[in-house]
Amino acid sequence: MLLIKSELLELLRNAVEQVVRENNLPVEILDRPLTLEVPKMPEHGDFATTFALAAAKQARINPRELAQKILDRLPVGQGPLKSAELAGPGFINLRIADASLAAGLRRVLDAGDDWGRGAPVAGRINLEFVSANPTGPMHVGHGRGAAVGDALARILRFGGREVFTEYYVNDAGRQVSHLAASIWSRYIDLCREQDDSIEAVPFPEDGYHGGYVVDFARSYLERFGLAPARAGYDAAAMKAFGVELAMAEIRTTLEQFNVRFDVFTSEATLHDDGAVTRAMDLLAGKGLTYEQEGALFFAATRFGDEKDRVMIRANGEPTYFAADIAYHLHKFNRGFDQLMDIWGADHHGYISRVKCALEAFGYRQDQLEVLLVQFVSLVNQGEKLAMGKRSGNFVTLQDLIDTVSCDVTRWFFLAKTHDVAVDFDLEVATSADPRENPARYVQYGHARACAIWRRAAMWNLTVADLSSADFTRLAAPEEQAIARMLLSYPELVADAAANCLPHRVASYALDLCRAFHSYYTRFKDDPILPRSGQELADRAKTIDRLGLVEAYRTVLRSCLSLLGITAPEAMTAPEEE
RNA sequence: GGGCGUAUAGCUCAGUUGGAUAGAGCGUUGGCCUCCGGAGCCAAAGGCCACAGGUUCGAACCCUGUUACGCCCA
Repeated sequence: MLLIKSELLELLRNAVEQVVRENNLPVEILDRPLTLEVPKMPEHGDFATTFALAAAKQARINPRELAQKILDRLPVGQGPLKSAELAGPGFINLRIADASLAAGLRRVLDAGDDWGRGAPVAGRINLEFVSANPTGPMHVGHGRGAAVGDALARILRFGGREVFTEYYVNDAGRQVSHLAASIWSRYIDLCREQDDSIEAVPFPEDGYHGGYVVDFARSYLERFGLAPARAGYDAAAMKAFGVELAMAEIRTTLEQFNVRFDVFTSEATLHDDGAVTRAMDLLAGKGLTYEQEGALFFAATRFGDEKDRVMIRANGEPTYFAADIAYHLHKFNRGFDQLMDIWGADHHGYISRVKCALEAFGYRQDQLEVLLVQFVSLVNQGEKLAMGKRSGNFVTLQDLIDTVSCDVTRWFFLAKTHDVAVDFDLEVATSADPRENPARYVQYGHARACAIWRRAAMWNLTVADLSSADFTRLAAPEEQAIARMLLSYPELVADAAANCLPHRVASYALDLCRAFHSYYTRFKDDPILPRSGQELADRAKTIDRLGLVEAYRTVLRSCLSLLGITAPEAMTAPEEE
């Protein structure tokens, strides 16, 4: 469609230029953007332009008259343009030639899995997401960030951009200290079951109450025995142990969630390498820091932030903020032109201070783009499940994957805009029935296309036979509608990538499946393949239609792959009531 | 009190960057299987696009207020 669209735009531009010249219209009209859109209603053609409406005032001609002049200069009936007509207050509706549609389908088949892939775009993007604290299992909110980030990385790459994905491990701050102290207390409890001469350690006030902490303590006991309990608390060693176990669990879950990172960066390493100190020195060298009441501040207000920000507390402890800006500087130093972060919506207040710091370092604020992902609540039988991490009462991402499956979980996180809060309905998600569960419906769309191919083998038809397809026999409106959707796929990908909106791909996939299922069912009296045992009535037509099925299957598979969801060749039947 | 986000059918949500008569799914009602797995499809009903102004040929979309909800900061 991209090619056809640009051809049409070229014809339009020529026509407009002629009209301007012949009627002595202001040349500024040529500076106006000339765009084509797809009308909502098929009667309005394949494409429409509102150029005449927009330019009428400048031209001092009423819109319909201007549109008519442009129409008169369009080469209707030649090349890709089948027809053009004036409509409403000044729309120009265009219809593309059947031959263009046919040529488009041929291009889809030739391109295969590369259909929709964008041309390489210069610049390296660093995409950081999840970055859940290594203090326990990931919860469902992290899962949404993981799904959105991973899908976005896939979409950006497919759209032609170079993307590097990164997980920032907060292994240096207070939170891991609290985790370590919590494990220690639980560990001592376990030791005292064997040796009650060991002195009890009270559970820390800010400790983590989750059951996994006891599991961690048990692992510690198994690995080191009672010796550490008698030697006394070694905070550094316990922190390292806790982070190791937590991250091992997180990595396993991410793997099962089909989420891949190019690198995990440790906050502690940034401190140890001196990167944090260097970043603060850099700001100090520019005169952008000052001391007050024993704390070191960054003068963020000079760059538009609402207040200055503490980098080192009065007790000498650096803040998360200090490490965060050092980390973002570190990313630029590694050669990235554009940084993208995906954060939970509760961190929005953090955006401006980080951007201000980057500007202080000499970068533009828009070189960091932050996507905020809204919250997820789980709903079961109409009731919301309460969650709180400290209380230990929360559903983990791992639980969700285990009960709902990776595919369905990803679908539910990706089918909605990232900036809208989502109610995750467990009843719908656990259903294997495509009629109830949209994720399964889309997967079934792919399985059905595969089923058609399996059946085609009965007439010795294979994908190889598609070389003779010329698509001239796809006359039904339903077939042409599907073809047009398939041809617009590259634009959809470009749009989703440019606007960082993975859910566009999900919406598109759902629409495409609906169009196909509808076509399939409506044509049961004139099926793609005849009944078992019967001869092919019209081999060429069957091959054209199989070509459409194959193009559909290719695009749908591509969508699912961008979403990180498997494209099954067959479904397991849901149990009938 | 300040900031960010959201508000569209009974429910859950789309809406291609400002276009023509507002779009799906679920639910409701009524239909369609000697089928290519009906694991699907068709049709009907259902709307003051939160409210009030503004911008212009034209607004669910942009601007200014107001209200409600969620979340951050104080």
